[in-house]
Amino acid sequence: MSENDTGAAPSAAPKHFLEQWIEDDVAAGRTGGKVVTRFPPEPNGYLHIGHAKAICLDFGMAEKFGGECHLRLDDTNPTKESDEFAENIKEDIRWLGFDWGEHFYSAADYFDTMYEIAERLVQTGRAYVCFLSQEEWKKHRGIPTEPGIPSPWRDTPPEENLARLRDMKAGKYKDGECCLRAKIDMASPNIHFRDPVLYRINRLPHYHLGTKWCIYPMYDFAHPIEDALEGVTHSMCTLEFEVHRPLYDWVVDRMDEMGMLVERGGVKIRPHQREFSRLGISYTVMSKRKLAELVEKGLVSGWDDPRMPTLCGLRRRGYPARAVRAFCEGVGITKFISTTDVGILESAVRDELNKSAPRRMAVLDPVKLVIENMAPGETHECDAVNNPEDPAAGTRKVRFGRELWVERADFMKDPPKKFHRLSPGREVRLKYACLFTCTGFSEDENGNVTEIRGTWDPASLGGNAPDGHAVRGTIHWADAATALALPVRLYDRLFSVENPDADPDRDFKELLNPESRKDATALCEPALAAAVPADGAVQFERLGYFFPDPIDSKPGAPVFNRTATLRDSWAKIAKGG
RNA sequence: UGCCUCUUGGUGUAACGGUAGCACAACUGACUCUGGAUCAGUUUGUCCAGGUUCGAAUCCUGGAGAGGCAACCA
Repeated sequence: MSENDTGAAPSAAPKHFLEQWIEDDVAAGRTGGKVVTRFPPEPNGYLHIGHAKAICLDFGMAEKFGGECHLRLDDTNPTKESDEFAENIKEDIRWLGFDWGEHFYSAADYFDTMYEIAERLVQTGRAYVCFLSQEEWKKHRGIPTEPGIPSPWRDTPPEENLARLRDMKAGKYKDGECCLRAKIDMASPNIHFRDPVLYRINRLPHYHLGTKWCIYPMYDFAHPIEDALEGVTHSMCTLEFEVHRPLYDWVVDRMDEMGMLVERGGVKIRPHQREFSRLGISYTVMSKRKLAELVEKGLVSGWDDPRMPTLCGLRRRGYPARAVRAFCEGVGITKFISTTDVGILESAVRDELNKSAPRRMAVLDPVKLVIENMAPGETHECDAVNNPEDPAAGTRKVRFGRELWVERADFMKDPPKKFHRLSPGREVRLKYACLFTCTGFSEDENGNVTEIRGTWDPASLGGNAPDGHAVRGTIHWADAATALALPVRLYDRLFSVENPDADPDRDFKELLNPESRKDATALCEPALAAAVPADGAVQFERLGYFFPDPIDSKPGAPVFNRTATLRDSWAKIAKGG
């Protein structure tokens, strides 16, 4: 799926600092002829749009430099990992349009090697088994401003450590009774150098390896080993791992000493880590914990609720994968902490859907319109354009008769001058059908309009004014005799404030937008019965983009999710006065 | 009162010592059988103070502000 098919010179696009970094390494011959990146999710949750940014970066850089990107499940902690998460992760990445080819790996693939490295570190006096409790260790470790105190187990002879490590592996100790620590520097200003844990005991079964192991490597130990073993050249992650980098390099150094770095093209491949800023988007939250809380408390319908920033949620909402990718390209890669306006995402979605979505007519808040100079039972057909942005999409026939449904908001009893829609004495165009002049209306005792009356100009069938005079307003409609009532879900932003994380003392759940989902029934032109998820979102003319819900739709009976509204400049005029 | 990182319009970013540009948003106008789309145009910015330089968003010094690090999570 090439993005550079426009003929534009690739060198013209500005390079972000990571692309520059890779380019320099390639030029210096450090990659052995192949750039290798990796996307390493832990299968303990669903991917969200923040992950999409990383996926686009990891796969995108590999593609740009003609290399490969490995999908590697970082399953080093059996506590919350499962195949369900693993499968969803794969599906989401494929949906985005990326392909890892043969390069699917799992941290668990390397457990034997990792253990072997651990034993060698013990044998060379670079690691020891520590029996300090977590509370005791917390005191020993110290705080960033003060050096730590060495563990009493720090100088245990290697042979004893080796025996204890083997006992750990053999299950002779209880969970948490001891751990394997690297012996580095208890006085380092970098906490991660103060004898970090390499292995801990955990008897929960691993989702793939079952009870084969009762000890599991920590991320800081496992990640550089995985990268090195796979010949990864460029390991990109988010900013919070920046302080872990010296430890990453320490592990790679040890592997180098052990002669374990892979060679490619006569070059020893040393993986390097660099960090970039994670994606933040306004009016939503991105933390796995908070998203999980929304799901668990039933505040959304699930991980794939169309209001969720998860990839499965966006997909169910009707966001095209291309739009998500275009958005990720657009936000760029930097080290600044930032929050991207959700409007930019929505803009990417509209931009994509405007080009691709077929147009249909549906009325969300209906009021009856009667064409008084048309006989009951009289019907006409008109040609409707399927997509003005794509002539190849052709036209379709739409039927109409004496009674139609039109949008309540398209009528005003006493309108301001700039209102170009229905009101007594005014003429509008009924899209694709004819010109219509409003002559009167009825209302109930509360002043709610119940019926709009008027006359049509039969000579304008097809929408053209016979004398060529200009008609300012065009409104959409549905034929009352044939309209289909279909359920729609009107989605809006999940939170009512820009930054739900802003105040740590305020429960973010109180900031949910109570209007983020409104259910309604749309009166639709009959063609809409055939809408299916595989065809993507359709545009309800003048209203927005709507996508058949993949779960709740039945054949011939779609349930529509509103993906995005159309820009509405009348709303701005009306609001501004 | 430790270490590391960052600071460019409202928001996200570009400019690698040489005209501060782009996208989104906003605002004008044109066009339009979607008050959509499209097209043209406008408004808004280098955190502060010094220094180096013919010339600084960029280099140096100091300050201010923001974020990260003290899980046997990743």
